[in-house]
Amino acid sequence: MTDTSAPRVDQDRYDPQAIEPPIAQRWYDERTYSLSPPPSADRSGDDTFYALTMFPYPSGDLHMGHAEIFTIHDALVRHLRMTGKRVLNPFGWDAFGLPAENAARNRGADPSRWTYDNIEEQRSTIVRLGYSFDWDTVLYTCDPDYYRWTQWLFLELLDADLAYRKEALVNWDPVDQTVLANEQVVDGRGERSGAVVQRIPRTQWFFRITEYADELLDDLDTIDWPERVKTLQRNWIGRSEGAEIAFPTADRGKRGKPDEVVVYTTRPDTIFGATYFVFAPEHPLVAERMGDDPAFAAYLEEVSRRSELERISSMEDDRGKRGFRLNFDMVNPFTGEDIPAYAADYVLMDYGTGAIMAVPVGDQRDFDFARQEGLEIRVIIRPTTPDGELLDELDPDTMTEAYLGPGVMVNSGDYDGLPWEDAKERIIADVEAKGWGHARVNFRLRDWLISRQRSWGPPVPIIHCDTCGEVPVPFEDLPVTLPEDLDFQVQGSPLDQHPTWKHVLCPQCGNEDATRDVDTLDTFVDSSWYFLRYLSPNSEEFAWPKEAADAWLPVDQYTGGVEHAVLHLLYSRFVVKAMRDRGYLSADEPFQRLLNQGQVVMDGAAMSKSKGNLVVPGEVYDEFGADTLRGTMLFASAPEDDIDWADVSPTGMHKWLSRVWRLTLEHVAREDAGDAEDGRSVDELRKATAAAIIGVSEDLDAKKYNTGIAKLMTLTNAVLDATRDGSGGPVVREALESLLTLLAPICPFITEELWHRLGHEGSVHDQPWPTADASLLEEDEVEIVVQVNGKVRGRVTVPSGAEQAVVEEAARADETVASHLAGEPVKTIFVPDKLVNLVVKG
RNA sequence: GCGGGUGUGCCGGAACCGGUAGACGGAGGGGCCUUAAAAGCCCUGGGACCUCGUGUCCGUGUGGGUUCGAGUCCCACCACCCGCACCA
Repeated sequence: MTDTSAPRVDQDRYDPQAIEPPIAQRWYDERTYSLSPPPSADRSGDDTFYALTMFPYPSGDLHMGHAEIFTIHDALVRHLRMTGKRVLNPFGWDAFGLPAENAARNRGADPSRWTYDNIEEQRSTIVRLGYSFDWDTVLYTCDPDYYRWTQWLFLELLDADLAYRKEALVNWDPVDQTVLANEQVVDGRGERSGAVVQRIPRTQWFFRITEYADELLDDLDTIDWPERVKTLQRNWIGRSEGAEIAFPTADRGKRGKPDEVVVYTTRPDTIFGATYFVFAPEHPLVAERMGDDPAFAAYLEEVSRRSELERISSMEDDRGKRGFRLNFDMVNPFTGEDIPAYAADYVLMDYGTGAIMAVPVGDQRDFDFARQEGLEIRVIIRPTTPDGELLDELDPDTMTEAYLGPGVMVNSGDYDGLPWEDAKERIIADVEAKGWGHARVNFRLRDWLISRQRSWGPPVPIIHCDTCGEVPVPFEDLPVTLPEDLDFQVQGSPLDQHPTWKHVLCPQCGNEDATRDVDTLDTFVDSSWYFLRYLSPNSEEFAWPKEAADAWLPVDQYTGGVEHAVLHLLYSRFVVKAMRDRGYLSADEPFQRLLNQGQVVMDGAAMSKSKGNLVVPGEVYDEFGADTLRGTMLFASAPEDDIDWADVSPTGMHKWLSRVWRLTLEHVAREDAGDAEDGRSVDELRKATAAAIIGVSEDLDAKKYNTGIAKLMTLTNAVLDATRDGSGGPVVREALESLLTLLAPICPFITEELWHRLGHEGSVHDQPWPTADASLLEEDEVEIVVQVNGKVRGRVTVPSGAEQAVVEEAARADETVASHLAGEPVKTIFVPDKLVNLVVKG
């Protein structure tokens, strides 16, 4: 390790601007924190640790949120290294995406140039802040060497029948001019642009993530993630259990016999209460039956207009259900009765089967609609308590809402008297026996739409040929690269409008009229597998080596923002499972443990340039240094809690670091002067050092950096007390060295510098994590709390390990205690070395 | 409506298995040093009361409960934050 002598303006003063940059630059230039041997060759097992942060999107310089993620992450990584782990700590950029394209369109920038310029800016900030990433494994998703393998991933999924193309009603974002996945639509708006999305039919590529719906749900129980995120994913996957049941039409259809319409229901037990039937307005049978009935056409028109308006006005109230009485009836297979058929906008074409049996008594929406249309509300359940005790019967005339609670069946033929759960089971069994349908699990999760009408992304590696259809680009021809001369000023997709790019020969038949797929893959495809590429970022033979994937996956600790709870995190889980089933790796999950760091806000509100409350990392390290920035963030709160920058004090952190600086230099000066004697308070300091080592170790293991720092401050105060008492010998040195090694993961620069000032050659970051003898903490005497009837009335000091009788006697000798002891205690609680509680009658 | 989470001094936050509530820091107040300032250092720091003490009472969102003892466990509620929501 080379010397870190920095230019020193003032020898005595803590000047982070002088000491930090040279050290930072050296760590970067010398690749100090690169893993050697590289991860692809390392299968050592036990002492390895894969630490990952969500890689940033390079849309400008880093913001405080990035600084927080990386600071938490870096403290973890540096600490783990000092405890002897071999840590894979890679970095990269999620470098494809719309902002680059927008810069190109609005300012004529070259998206690649724009992206790499931003990356350089971010890289220099990251280096400046002392984050110990492995710069040998760095990757960029917009690099053809990377997206070649993104395209390979697509072809693998295609081969596995997990990628397919279909026409569907998709979300069109009119501002970003592209389709979006369901996950990217929030409250009917594009999550990026905020524009109200339109539902349009379009032929697009999808990943069959629903194939893994069950596993994605069940395996949430096996990973150590915040409950919040797991809940979000559970909600998103939205599993429900029920049955599909076929209802015949009451008349004959086109084919000369009754048509059958399948409904999905989670409450088959309520089928005797199904008094009408509802189709989604767009249901094909409705179109077939209604033909071009002008009234119905008008209704359809109104519905389509209305649903858009509803999305805009956040659909809270005014949810009157627009219905249309169709020109036919359905038959309830269980009662044999004809029931009227409606179209209504509260039934959605793309959930379940697009048609429902309506049970007003047991479903609020059906109830509302029945009241509105004057339809029969038939009571088929008698409410009970959860324990099965009978409650009052329901009265259809006076009910004001549907009954959703437990009960026993009534008016339900053979099923009368059964508790509803039993009835559900029996009815499903009977439905299956009669061939009317079957049990069925349904998911809210839809397949992942991956086509984007954008041009700064990996092209979909498909060639469309009139004779051969959709032809995958042969592996040897990957990557399908983007042309460098795209014109971003054109209307529509620049890739599509490029004069030559899309025209190719069909790889199968040589047809000259074949064209490339002009869409690109969703950026979330790029990021769904980058943690695998880190294992061999430069390999041209494979996306990742299986042996390395088996050695390093799942990622031991993943740190990043909660905003990716259902997007990136769900997609990555899907990709890992799919690749596992293709034999490319063995892990079931990508990320074993997830930490969602809190947000950095200002006065309770998100920071933004427009609000004028923006603080950027650069300002903070320019004024106080990177160590202060890092320390401030970690000391402010637990990693998962938000930090309000208005509430924290970089000044306080800087003051403390200055004190550490001064104490260390003063000690060095004392040693140099040959004046290094320990004084009478060294025992206290020795204890304080041991306590800090033990306490900080525990705190860092538990990622409680805030309390760890508090303990280091306490140790600093103990050093100060000792030196004021005249100490300046080996015990003080030991205390300072312990302080620096314990602080090293949090504030890497000042500790490195002071470590050298104390005369050490190597890096403090290569020091083993300190340990202490816990017996040092044992006291000869302990203070015991004395309670009377549970209230603290005094404290006594006794030899540690004192017997109850001794403690009790000492306690009763205390005046205040005695004054509260009216008579003999009826009971005494004794906790050795801690507390005695005398209970008297009262 | 459903699900998840959070409520502790002026502020950020501590508090192992139920055992001294408020560690550590910030802001504030007082002092030392200094011609002055900065820096540094020291003291103080939940509220109320009085007999001014090694004093009493109150105090961890609210109300109950369990316990010798509850911020911590149980029940009910309130407030706020986040997510989902016409999902059959």
